[in-house]
Amino acid sequence: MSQFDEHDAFEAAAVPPTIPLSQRAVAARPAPYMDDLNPAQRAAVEALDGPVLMLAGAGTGKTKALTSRIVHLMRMGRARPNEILAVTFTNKAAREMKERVGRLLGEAAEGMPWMGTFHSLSVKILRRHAELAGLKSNFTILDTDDQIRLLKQLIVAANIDEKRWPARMLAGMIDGWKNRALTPDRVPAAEAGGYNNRGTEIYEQYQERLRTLNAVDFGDLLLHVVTIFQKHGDVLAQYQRWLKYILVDEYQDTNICQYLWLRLLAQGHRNICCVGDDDQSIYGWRGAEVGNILRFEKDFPGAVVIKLEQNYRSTPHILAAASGVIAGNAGRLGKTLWTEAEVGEKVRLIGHWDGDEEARWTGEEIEALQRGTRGMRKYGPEDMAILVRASHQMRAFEDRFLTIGMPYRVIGGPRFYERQEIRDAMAYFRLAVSPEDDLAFERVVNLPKRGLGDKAQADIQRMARLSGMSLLEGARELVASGGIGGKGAGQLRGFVEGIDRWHGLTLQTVPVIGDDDVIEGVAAFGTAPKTMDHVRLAETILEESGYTAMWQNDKTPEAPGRLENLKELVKALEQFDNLQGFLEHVSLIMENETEEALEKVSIMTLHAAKGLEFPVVFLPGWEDGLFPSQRSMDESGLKGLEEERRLAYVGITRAEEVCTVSFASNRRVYGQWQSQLPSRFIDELPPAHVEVLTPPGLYGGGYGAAATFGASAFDERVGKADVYNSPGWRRMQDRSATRPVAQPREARGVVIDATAVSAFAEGDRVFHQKFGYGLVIGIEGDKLEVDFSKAGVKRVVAGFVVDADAVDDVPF
DNA sequence: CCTAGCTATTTTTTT
DNA sequence: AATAGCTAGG
Repeated sequence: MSQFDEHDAFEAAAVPPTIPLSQRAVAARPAPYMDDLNPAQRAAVEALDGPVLMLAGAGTGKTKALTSRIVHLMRMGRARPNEILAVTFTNKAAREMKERVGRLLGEAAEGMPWMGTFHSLSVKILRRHAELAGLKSNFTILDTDDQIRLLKQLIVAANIDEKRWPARMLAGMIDGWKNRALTPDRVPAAEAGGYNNRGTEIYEQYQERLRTLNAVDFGDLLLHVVTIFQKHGDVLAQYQRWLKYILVDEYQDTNICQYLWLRLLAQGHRNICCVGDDDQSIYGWRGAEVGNILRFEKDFPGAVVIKLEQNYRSTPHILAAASGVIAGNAGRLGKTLWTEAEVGEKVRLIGHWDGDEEARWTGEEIEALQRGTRGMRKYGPEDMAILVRASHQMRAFEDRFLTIGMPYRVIGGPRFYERQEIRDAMAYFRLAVSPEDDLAFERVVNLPKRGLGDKAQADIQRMARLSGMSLLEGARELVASGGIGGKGAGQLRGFVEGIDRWHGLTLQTVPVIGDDDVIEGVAAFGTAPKTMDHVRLAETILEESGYTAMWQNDKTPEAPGRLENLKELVKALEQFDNLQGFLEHVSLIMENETEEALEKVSIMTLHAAKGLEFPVVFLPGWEDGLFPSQRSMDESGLKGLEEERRLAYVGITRAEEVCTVSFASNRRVYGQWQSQLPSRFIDELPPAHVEVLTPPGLYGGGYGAAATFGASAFDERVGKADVYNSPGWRRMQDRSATRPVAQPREARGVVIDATAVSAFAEGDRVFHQKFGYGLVIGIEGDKLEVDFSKAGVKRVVAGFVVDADAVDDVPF
């Protein structure tokens, strides 16, 4: 239908397409980028028109198919680079796509302005039509900190107990609403409870406040665009005309708002290709809707579904184990991964006494794999990764790796731009660029301490509100009118003058010029430079404000690191033309440059591991309550459990050659020791593809320690008769029986007898696995106070200690 | 206004 | 166990 008219119209208007429309059939001779595609990938690349769903299982080469498709679109003359919309979730994915398209084209993928993340593309659109959302096009993008501070103010102003109804929580709710494209007037009444039934009211006030601040939060970026598209058909039509082909990566992670965003744009040409894997949807907790991908064929009638099922990553055992686990989920689109790879190792399963023991064993196993003493090839540290469910699990591994000197890197964790000192510095920059940025003003008026406490700040607020000015103007007024006394007055005057001066300098900064010395020279004469490059300006701001000095005078151990980070921040500025450009960039790029992978074992969460692969993968902590996470199951029931199961699937499919699942019988949870049960996902691992390893230190009886599994806790949580009837447990026993003592090759350590709780008295000489020999100097319940000869006085659980005399009987 | 000490809290994470 | 955020006292 009209779809084809549009094409013809384009062909006529286009800058000469590489291949004229009339010769398309002839042109279908093999193109180099098609050569190494398998039939399914090729089908996905060639199905150019209409809606296409590319169901791409883990490791099936979806990025290759996606990038080849983009190149194919251009080579076939279907679209110019600027007529293709390619959306990803992360900047990293966008960058990779750009690179790979460029490589296939044999030139830089310049001129693909519509390749980016949902958020960066939305900013681009929103800047252009800001007035339709009641904003100016230079709106600022708030970070989470600002968002929460703003909400806190509103909650307090509404006379709501901020403790019972924390701002954080409301921020989460508002985020959730925005993910579902719900403006305040559309929030269902059923969800409007809480906050004394004023949740939506405050949401509305918040939106109002954002508008007056000329600011948006992350959720707004998308929601405003969707609202504009819905209300202004002409604007939408323009983009629909423009963007002939739409490609979406990780479609299973889209939320409702993103879905609407895409659907509105796709209604024009109806050429939308979504790539995803329903089995890898692991972001439901932040609004992603698996339903979007499950519903695709309904949403886009006539859709072609292409499954990519040949896996190029993992061995058959690993794939079979992953398939076995994911089969437990209902309502899947269903894929069967297959591979031509060698059979390889089975998935290895091992239980440990506790988390520390698990970390200890893992460390030794990594060393063994490095040496190649496991009957496999040798692996470097960079080939191996530990994937945990929750970040607190990382610590045990870090501790252990530090003591054995195993190099590691942690992926994820606090991001550079989220650090306090970086945000503070950014607030100063924001203030210099736009002095009316009240949130930035609030953040740093009293940082470093300027003697401007709650009272002074309240006065500034009142003054500003009185005459409808920004806080800076309010402060200026307050100083002028003498409304502020003593020491604070001079400080505030200085602060205001500083901002004025810096702002003046931003207006006349010059681009960085190659020869730094010229500027240095100017500064050295003691006369304030008339012009200044923005890097120098940033330094000046941090100096003059006293912010740098604040950290220099700080004696806490983290102060030097913070100064280091500030230096890095200033250095990062060099790559931008001005402060404005930098601020824009930072608000959208919240990611960390991850440390070099060289010669290091990677530690990260399962979420962070999506999209990555490693020859050797360790999956520790497979215990009910930890993984699957209790909280996830409590909050989202079966849906939550299924998402956890997909997480398990993601974890296993990260492994190329060796995958090791482990669990511990005891684990410290919030400082309390708890008995743990093997994860139900362990029961779901198909036995034929699993090999059970026996941990060193637990001889013969194997899992004797499991006698201490809390049967009652088990009853409560899972509702089964007792521990020994747990299928996972029974199977463990069976398997250990058929395969006794699998790997004591490098057995080390001590048989730990957990029943020996009361077996100690003050004055006993004991041995501890980690701390060595010591003398019992106190007993409190099941805990002992022990003076270790090497480690000093420690409190340890009695079960972790053996009579020193018994140690000699234990083989090392 | 500042800081020491207390209490409540504790997943996963991108933009 | 560790930490963040808050209250009370200086």
